[in-house]
Amino acid sequence: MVVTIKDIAEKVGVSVTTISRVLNNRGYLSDSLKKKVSEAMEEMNYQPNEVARSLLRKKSHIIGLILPDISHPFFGEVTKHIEAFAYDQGYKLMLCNSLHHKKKEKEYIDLLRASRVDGIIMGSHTMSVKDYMSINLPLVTLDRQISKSIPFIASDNYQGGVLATQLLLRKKCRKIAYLSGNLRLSLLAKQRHDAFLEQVSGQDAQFQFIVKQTDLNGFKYKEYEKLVSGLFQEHPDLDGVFASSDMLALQVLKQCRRLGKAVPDQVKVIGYDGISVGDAEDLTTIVQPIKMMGELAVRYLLLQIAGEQVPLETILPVRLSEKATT
Amino acid sequence: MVVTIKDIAEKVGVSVTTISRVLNNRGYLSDSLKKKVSEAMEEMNYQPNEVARSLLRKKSHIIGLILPDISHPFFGEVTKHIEAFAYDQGYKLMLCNSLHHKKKEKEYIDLLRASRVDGIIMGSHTMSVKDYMSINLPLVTLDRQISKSIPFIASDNYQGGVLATQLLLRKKCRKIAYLSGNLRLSLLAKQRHDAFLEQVSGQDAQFQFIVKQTDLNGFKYKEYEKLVSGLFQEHPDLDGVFASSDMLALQVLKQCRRLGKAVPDQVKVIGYDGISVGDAEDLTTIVQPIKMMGELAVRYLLLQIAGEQVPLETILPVRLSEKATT
DNA sequence: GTGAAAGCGCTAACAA
DNA sequence: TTGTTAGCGCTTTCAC
Repeated sequence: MVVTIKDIAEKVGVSVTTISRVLNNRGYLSDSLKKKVSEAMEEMNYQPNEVARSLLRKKSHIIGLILPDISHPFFGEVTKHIEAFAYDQGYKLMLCNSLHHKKKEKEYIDLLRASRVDGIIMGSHTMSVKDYMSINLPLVTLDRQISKSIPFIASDNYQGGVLATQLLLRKKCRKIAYLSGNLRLSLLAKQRHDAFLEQVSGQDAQFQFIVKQTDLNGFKYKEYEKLVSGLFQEHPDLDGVFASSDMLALQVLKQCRRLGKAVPDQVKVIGYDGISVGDAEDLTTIVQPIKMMGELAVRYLLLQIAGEQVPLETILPVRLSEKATT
Repeated sequence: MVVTIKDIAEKVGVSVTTISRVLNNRGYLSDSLKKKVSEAMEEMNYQPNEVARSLLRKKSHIIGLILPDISHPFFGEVTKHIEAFAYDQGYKLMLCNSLHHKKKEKEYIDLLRASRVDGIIMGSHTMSVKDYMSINLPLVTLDRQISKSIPFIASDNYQGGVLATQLLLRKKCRKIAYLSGNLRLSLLAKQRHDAFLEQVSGQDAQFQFIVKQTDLNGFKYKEYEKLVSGLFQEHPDLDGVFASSDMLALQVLKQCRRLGKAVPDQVKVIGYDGISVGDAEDLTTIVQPIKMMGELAVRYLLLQIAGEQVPLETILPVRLSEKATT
């Protein structure tokens, strides 16, 4: 069986209370006792049972992280920072992929509540606002806005849209496509779209633009591929593409290679996110401050757990990173 | 306060035992009672406290996953499958990034033991074999072999090395580089290297090959970049590159673009892993059965948790996926 | 300085 | 069918 505090107590010849005191370093303890207890713990390979502690303290030091899909590089990178920061603060991470399924997301929320996690970072959003309001647990949403009353962390999507579009215009693109996932899914991505529309609206009569979106929820790269190849079939004269994610932009580059279109000479491509795989292609993109987003999500969650107030809306700056594709 | 079984019991007017029975569907219970209890739970938004249950049952239904870095696409993808399969089996996932740090890995193992996870999937390996042996918890290693006595799941790295090298040879490459991360870090990646050496050893005197490896442990893409640019500087006449990961291969493609080397005409490039971002570049690669690796890791871990025997060595087949870079 | 006892929320004998 | 009781491993009064 696993070693408990009781075993240690017996071995050392004191009560469990004393052991607990040593464990938590509370009250007056003689150094010799401390040492004896530590040695016994070492010797018996004792690990305090966090489950019992959690039960008593009503605090698990676990935070739940609900994402659409950890295999998507953006979420992989943000998760890396969330994990690192949470770890520094003494918190563990329970990882949940909703895969964009409402049912799974709902079940995971129940699971997390049942597991008495201390709070949840939501990077997925498939349920109704009412459902989230009733979670009744410290909550932060990441790269999503669920409701004005739930703190959210995001980057400046509108500004990102402006920067990207302006770059293409500056580069004299005359027929630009805006590509995105499902706009209904994300209020924030919609801002990039809005920014795009606003920027292109002032152009002359010869200027053209196209907006294309996938209607599915997943990150199906095969679908991306279809979307992009369809785009070039319909509009072989495109000379600029603003893709609302780097992964989408990579598909655009791929199609360009296949069709023999020179990038950036014939077609200029800009992505969005600033993930490392984009960098591996010298992709021009709008860089989100991924690390800061992850850290702030954790920070604001822990503040809430501690009973503090946090800002309801946090918009972080983005920047243009111009590489080889424009 | 949070609702407990006792609150429900009082509300319905029965004992806590009865509520527990309804919860676990044990013993004989009248339908009317079941309904009354369910309604009360619904109404009070009750969630059974898994922490208390875990304490009693000595089973948390949590598995720990220790990885070097979740933001690396290979681990992101395998984690996605691990999560999905674990979820289907009623298990939650605690995510731990070691970042290749021995200290952090060690601390995480202690944390996981303290949290009473039911088992650990190890995708990281920085400690000594002895340390792992003393974990004393069901364990599976993924894409790593720590010891002959700890079950491990991997793909056929030797065969992958053979397939990749043979392809380059078949394509008449006359000067091939093998690029890899730190070989000392992974016995398995070393097999790809060995396979490479064996395949090229039978070539005629004019044939040349180079082996280059990064000596750091992290997945630093900047380092990859340096490695690759150095490679081409020293060996401008290279006509084939076998990169031991797709992420490395992407860096090779990038350098080729920068240097104006045509792929595959002047240089043929093959990667390793079969991650989606490679697919987004039409990269020729050796595809590891990532989904199956993740599933088997979970399956074998759960079998161990259930007290069953599992194979100590599981080698899954790889396949060549030839795309545009060869 | 140290220990006995109660209790966190739940389940599992054992009774009734 | 249902309830009483004990106890999972730990911490925390309250005594001594």
